[in-house]
Amino acid sequence: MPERPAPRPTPGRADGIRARNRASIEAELRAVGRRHLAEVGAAALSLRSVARELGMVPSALFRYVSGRDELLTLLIVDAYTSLGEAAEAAHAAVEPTDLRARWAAVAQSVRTWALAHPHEWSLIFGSPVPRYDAPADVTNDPGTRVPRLLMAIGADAAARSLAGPATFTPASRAAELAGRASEDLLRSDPDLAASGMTPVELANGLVVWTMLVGAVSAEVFQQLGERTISDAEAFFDYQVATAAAILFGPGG
Amino acid sequence: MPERPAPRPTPGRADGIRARNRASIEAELRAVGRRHLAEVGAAALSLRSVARELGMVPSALFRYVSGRDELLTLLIVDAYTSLGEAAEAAHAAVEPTDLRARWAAVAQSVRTWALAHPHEWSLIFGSPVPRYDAPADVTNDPGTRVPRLLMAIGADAAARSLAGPATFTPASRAAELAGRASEDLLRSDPDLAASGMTPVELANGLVVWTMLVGAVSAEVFQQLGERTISDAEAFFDYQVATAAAILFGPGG
DNA sequence: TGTACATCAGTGAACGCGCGTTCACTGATGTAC
DNA sequence: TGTACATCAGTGAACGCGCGTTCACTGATGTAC
Repeated sequence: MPERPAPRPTPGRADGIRARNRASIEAELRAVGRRHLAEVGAAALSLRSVARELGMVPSALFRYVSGRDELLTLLIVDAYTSLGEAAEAAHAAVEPTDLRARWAAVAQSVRTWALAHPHEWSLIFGSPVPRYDAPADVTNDPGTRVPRLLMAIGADAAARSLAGPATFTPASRAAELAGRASEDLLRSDPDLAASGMTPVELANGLVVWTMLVGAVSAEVFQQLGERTISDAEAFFDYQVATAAAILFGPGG
Repeated sequence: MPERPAPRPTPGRADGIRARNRASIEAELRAVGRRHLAEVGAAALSLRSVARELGMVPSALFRYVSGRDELLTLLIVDAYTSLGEAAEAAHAAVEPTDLRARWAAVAQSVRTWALAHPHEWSLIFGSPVPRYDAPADVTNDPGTRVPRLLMAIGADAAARSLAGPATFTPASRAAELAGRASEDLLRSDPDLAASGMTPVELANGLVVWTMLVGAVSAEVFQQLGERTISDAEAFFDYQVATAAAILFGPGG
């Protein structure tokens, strides 16, 4: 039997010319992939064009990546990570006791990141890429950094009794819906269960997260039409403040 | 100079075998396009595969459509129209004086339609299709049917003084942000200007529309992960009630 | 320090694929007289 | 009613394209002794 060449060797040492080259080419591969993604979008991203820009023959990429899908996965993880880092940095730069400021910082940083990286935003929050399934095990962790930030804010609010109630009445109905919605989440995430958040507070957190993604997507994808919103930033601020009222109550 | 065959003739009479055939094939073309869209998604929709299913040679489609882009436009308009009709029907089936019920009916019908037609939803509210620009003049009118419905509800609420105030304080800040955001909208849409809605009421309507699209997209695109929400319907109801509180105030 | 061998990066040619679009054509349908 | 001509629907072959992936290969880098 002929020996098939192992396409993706485990790099032996971490030093040496090869290891250094490999690391730098892997970095370049991600960078070029990211740039192409930004130019043509995920559906049109091709191994061949990336290889061209790297000055390589297409087949050479198979040394670094098992195929097109793995490149996409790489870029998705990078995008989530980059977004998560931006949000975490913004969040950390704000006085921890000021819950509203923490929420606003996260929201603003998400919008800013998305406007700066529209194709990466649409890769992770747009319609699914045709013929591609993101492997959940790789994607879940970096993909939940921002929502976990929101949940941390919510848990702090709950601990300090600053979380708002459901915004609608009767409270019994709100509690029942929130309970049904958040059952799984409480069961599967022990940290959340230990945080002392009520189902309503949890549901409010999820609502706000959905609002944030929806608001940013509406702007990035231009769903409202070109001439509907005169001042996109003001409208976003309005949405952020509305969401803050859901989380913490109306007080300014 | 050789006579180029005119690819897309103006049909002379509305009767006759030809006209009937043309109409029925045009209908079949849309139907097959819709089905393929639902199966493979917009980016992978191809003239050739549609032609195959129609039992025609690919070039024959150019009698009916000037190219792939026009087929996409056709399907986009169809999707908006179908969604708009569903929402309008649900809206019309509800007691007109019950503003909350009208809002809930519209929201529910949008969600139901989207879950039944995920690829059409993602065609009109997902990330833009690569290498395709929807012609705004054709798309705008059917694309605003649902938001216009919401605005009509908002206008009725304003007329009957049932619209809620901004959900956050101070009111001056809310008014200022809302004013900056809705300037263009009021200027460009005389009906809205005549409706007597305040900028805050208008902004609340836009917020709710964005929330609705965001909530439905989150569910259709599975952005929250598989195991986060135990009862998607309950969570949607929770969001609908939260949005109703934004539009009309908390009262149940 | 030198030599023989193993590992690895990248090449170049080729595979089969589906795509949108063009063009000259045939035969059926419609129309003018 | 019949005939000559114009219009139109659909065919079939071909164009050039870019894609992902495979495979046997060359030459450089690393390793064991």
